[in-house]
Amino acid sequence: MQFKKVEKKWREAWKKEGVYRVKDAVKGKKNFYHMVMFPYPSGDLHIGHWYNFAPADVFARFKRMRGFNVLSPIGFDAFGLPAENAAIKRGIHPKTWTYKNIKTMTAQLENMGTMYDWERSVITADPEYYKWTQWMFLQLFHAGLAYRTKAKANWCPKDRTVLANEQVIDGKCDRCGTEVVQRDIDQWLLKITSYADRLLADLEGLDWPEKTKAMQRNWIGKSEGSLVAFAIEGIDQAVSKETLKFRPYLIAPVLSGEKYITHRLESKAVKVGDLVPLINWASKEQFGLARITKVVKDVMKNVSETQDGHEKFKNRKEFYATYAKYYNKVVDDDTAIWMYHFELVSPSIDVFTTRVDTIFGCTYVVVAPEHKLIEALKGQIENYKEVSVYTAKARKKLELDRMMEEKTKTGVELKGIRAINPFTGDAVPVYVADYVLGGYGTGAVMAVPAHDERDLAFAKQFKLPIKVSVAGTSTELGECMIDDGTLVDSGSFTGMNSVAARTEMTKWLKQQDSGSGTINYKLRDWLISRQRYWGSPIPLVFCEHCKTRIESGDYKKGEFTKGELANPGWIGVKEKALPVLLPPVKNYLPTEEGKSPLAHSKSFVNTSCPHCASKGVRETDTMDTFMCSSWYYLRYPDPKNAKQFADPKKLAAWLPTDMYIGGAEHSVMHLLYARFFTKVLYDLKQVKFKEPFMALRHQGTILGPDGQKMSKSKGNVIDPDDLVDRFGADAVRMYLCFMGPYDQGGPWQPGGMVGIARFLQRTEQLYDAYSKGAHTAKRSAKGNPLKKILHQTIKKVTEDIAEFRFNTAVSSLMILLNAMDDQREYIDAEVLEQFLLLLAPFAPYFAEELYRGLLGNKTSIHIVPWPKYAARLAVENEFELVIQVNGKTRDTMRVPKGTTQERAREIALASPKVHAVALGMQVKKVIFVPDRLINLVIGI
RNA sequence: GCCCCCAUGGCGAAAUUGGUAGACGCGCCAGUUUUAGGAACUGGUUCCGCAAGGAUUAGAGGUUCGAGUCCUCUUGGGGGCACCA
Repeated sequence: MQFKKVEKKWREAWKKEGVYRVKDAVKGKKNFYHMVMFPYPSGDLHIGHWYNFAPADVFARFKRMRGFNVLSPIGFDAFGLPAENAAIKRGIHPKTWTYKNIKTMTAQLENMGTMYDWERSVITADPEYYKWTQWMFLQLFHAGLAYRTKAKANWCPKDRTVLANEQVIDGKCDRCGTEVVQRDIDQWLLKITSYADRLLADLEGLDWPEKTKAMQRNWIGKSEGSLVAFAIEGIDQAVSKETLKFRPYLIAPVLSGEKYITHRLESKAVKVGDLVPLINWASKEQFGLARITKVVKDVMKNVSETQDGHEKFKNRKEFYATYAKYYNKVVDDDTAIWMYHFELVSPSIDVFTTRVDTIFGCTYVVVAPEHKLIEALKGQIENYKEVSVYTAKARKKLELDRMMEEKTKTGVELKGIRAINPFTGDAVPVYVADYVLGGYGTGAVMAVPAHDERDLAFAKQFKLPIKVSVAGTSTELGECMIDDGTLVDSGSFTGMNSVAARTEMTKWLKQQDSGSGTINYKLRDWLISRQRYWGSPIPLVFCEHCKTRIESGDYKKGEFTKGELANPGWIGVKEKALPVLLPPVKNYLPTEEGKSPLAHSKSFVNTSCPHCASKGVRETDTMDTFMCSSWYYLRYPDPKNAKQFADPKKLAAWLPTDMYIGGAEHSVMHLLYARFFTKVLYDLKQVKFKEPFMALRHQGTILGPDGQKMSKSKGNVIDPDDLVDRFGADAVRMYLCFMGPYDQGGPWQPGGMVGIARFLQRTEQLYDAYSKGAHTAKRSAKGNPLKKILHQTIKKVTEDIAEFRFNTAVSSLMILLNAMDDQREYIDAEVLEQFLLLLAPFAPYFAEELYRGLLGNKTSIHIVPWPKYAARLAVENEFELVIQVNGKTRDTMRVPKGTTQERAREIALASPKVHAVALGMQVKKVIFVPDRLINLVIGI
């Protein structure tokens, strides 16, 4: 067969006939939304793309033939670093490079024989698309889910530029080899952490690989424990203890990650004893600070909380009165919403622990180098200089270095500061050490060297005492006993087991007002700022005038959105003004201050405030490309809509997606972000479903023939175009299906393709011969023996494709072909047509050529319904009875189905092979599995 | 270090889910055919053995009438997380 010609012929015919055009509704058909993860336009389609798309297309075609109205779209994840690098290297616009690649890959995807509806394609770099990415960002921003904070970025001091993680190789800049440093830059983050619980809980109902779910769970990293406040010794206990019955503190709001609060605190130079405003009820939620809850309850008995974290007041007057009493300022409705007050009495070190049962063994406390307490207690720390040298060094450290030094623990004691264990009343030393992570829990831990390996390593190095508080298998000093056990030497809790002790001790803490039960997550907020050119601009404008008004409280209710109030001065671009277009620039490198290349464009930066029209400057960072891919599945149903991201009716017709196929490398980030987006949109009533991808399947990774990951430098890359030239697109599709289990991947077998090529060739010869009238169907007395195997094959292929077992589906097609070849005289029109139908999803061009070209059908095979198998015909009426003696197979015999145990026994005993081993023995027991086997248990 | 997964001929793999291990394909061997072939076709192909037969699913043990499949340990490979308190 002339592949090239045949493929071209049908591709054009399909296009002309609109065979793959998808309507939003077809009478009598259910919609099925089948998606593959869209590719990054890197240049050429590689074999990995084929492995993703070809079997996925087989599944989509199968579903379509099964009577579903299938939407199987494709697009391009077109923003990203490679385009920018190419642009910098060759001096062309990233857009030129990207769109050229898209053109090439589109042609390749079409050649593949896929049934994508190209009229629904999306490209994330199109302004018509990123307009809605920006719109999505604004939804999050206005809902108060975005905030700005200093976050670390990789900085190359020589190139004076921000580097993406993938541009940092072994801690060095990939361009010049200079050591990369961490630099704090103001960046935007999204509060994905406030969705941690729902992201975790909703995994339950999804038809996803267990492994992927486990990875998401692990990433979210929920752990239950207790929050314990260690009061700091030697800090003046302020008078106000009676005034307000709580011990509030500075640390909580500062830690909350609320830029606004940080700002307030800094500008007001808060001292111990000061009143400190806490901006947002969510901070309490986020950190589970039981005592803040209590405070707020005490001070504002009139405040009730709504489910989503917004507040309402039952009785405003009372609230204002309470407020005025403590803050000496009259407030109105708008300000009141925001202002809760805390009196700073005595700061404490709050630690998070999952093992509060070991607290009697706590011999010191450690805080992370980033911990705000160090700065706050500057005056009290005797060796502050030494400490600041250490923290500065630790903060500069790259993640990589932290890993390398794994075993050796470093740290410095905070001299002059001691923390009081609320259970024992003992004061223990406080250290700063980088083995405690600033971003997890409270950034401080109670160290129990007897029951925690890391604490033990540190204690040994710094010669700190080790105190056993839980008895278990190994309780020797110097050995670590991390298991649960019975508490010893633990005051009134002695004798309890760990599990009970944790509950009781947490209860006690709550009574004492120095702790509570709490839940922590490893998940961190999502940093979306990129100091890069080729991405969607963040649609915000900074306005000094609005900032002043918000901070002074001089604005009307409803004038600013929740997000604008939380980020004073940052104003969202109005929907009408979207998209904020990427400006043309000459230099694609970030600026010396670490701003994105967009900052080079004065006409872009300088603008007017969307709110008050006074002078404003635009945010110049662009968005993480994960933002673009977090919602693209919502766009395919309505890709050209200029008024909405999609018509709600069209969304309802297709979403959520029924099947999503892509690489396991996206198990965490992309899938988690997309789920987060969906949940936010659900809360904002933009969509009616809570999960975007109901079913998920991964394809495996194809390695080079040498078993190594394919890469140009290793020279082990398999070019699909070469294979297509030699064997045709159908053979490549089919071989990829046949290779092995879809989710497994593995090394490429050169030469493996030949088998499929032969199969197709033999099929063609057979059909060719038939069309020339070489065979006439005849019937034997028993009927047509091919019918049975045909119907068995229909059953098998149907079940296999549904379960993504493409390899066994192909093998059963081969078996059928072999049977047809062996019994040519029984081939009839039914066998010929149905075999082709089964083949059609795998080899769309080939099947069409035989169906239309050779068998003379007028319409496409791809609109013919999938064959149904007749159970009656697929059933065998005989089976091979396995005759075992003592569990060992000795003989087999073909017998009719339904053979009774008695009859089977007779047959077995009549077998000479059974006689040979059973001579002189007695049958003690008979195991009989109907229609399968008989096992004689014999002995003397 | 922790968590998860995997291990079957020379190779990719299959196995009705506890019931004939090795389907299907590659490769290899023999033969047929061809001007030639790195083409096509036919037959064979887990290992040992001329055979009868025996052994065999990384290794060792266990449960069972019966284990590739379930349990325990060991070894080897892959993936994820990485000081998560």
